[in-house]
Amino acid sequence: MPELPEVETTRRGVAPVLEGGRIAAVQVRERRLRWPLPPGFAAELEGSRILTVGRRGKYLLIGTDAGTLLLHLGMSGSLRIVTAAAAPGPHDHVDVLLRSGRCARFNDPRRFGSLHLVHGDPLAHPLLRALGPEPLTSAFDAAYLHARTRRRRVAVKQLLMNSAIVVGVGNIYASEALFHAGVAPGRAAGRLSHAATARIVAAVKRVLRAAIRSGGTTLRDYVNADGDPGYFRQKLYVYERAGEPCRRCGTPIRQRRQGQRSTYWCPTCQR
DNA sequence: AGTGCGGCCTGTCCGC
DNA sequence: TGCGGACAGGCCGCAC
Repeated sequence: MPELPEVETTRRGVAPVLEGGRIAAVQVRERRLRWPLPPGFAAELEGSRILTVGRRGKYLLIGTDAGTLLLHLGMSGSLRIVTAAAAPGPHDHVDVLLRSGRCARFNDPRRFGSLHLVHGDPLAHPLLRALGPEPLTSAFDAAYLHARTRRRRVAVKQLLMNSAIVVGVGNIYASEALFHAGVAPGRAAGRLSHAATARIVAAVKRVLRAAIRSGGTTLRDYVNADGDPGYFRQKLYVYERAGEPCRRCGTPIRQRRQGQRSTYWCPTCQR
């Protein structure tokens, strides 16, 4: 996905348009998302007022007086603000049309994204209930990460991508954060020193904040609410740089498969 | 309980 | 030019 910086960038872009708006209609062109949209999904939302646009991990939480719309962008999704009259293109699966004439348009080529309408406390929903802390809060600190890594044999990079440990960190930012922390991605989580976990926590926060400032990373599909790409790709140190010189020491960046995902690291800067 | 893997989709790229 | 296979930002659900 869209990892946390891309979702947060989207949230910031759509919130000023959606908050306070009244939903005139919801148009569903493709129900077969990660979880099929149930019949009546659109009708339940029509006529309701949007109150808030929040985020939990990589989920957008669009709070309305008819319930909370949970939106996940999956691997390839985006949520754009367009005018209601704008002609839909390929993979424009769902439109939320406002009485103002604006429209929030969900596009997702791979359809790994999802939408749920949740009644009651959205944080109690099964998809959100077991999520770990937000990385940009004080709940994610060295003591926490060190405690959660004990007796874990899994590689630290896979642990960082586990949303029960910390939310919002995907394949790009896990690799980038470990570079900045100076920790090799294959290190067993349970053997990390307290100092190493402290460096990892600081690096995760730093990388995510910097990526948000750049509007996220666009590899191919991701665009923000205005349809613009993110610019953090230029600031990546290791991701998708296999064979290219490390920007710090010049050693060629290495790549390998780890848990069926590509991992990138500098064998000199990361131990 | 922790770990590893299959599967969900479309699109692109690479080698033959 | 066509075709098969690998791969791509995620993550649930299952077997062990």
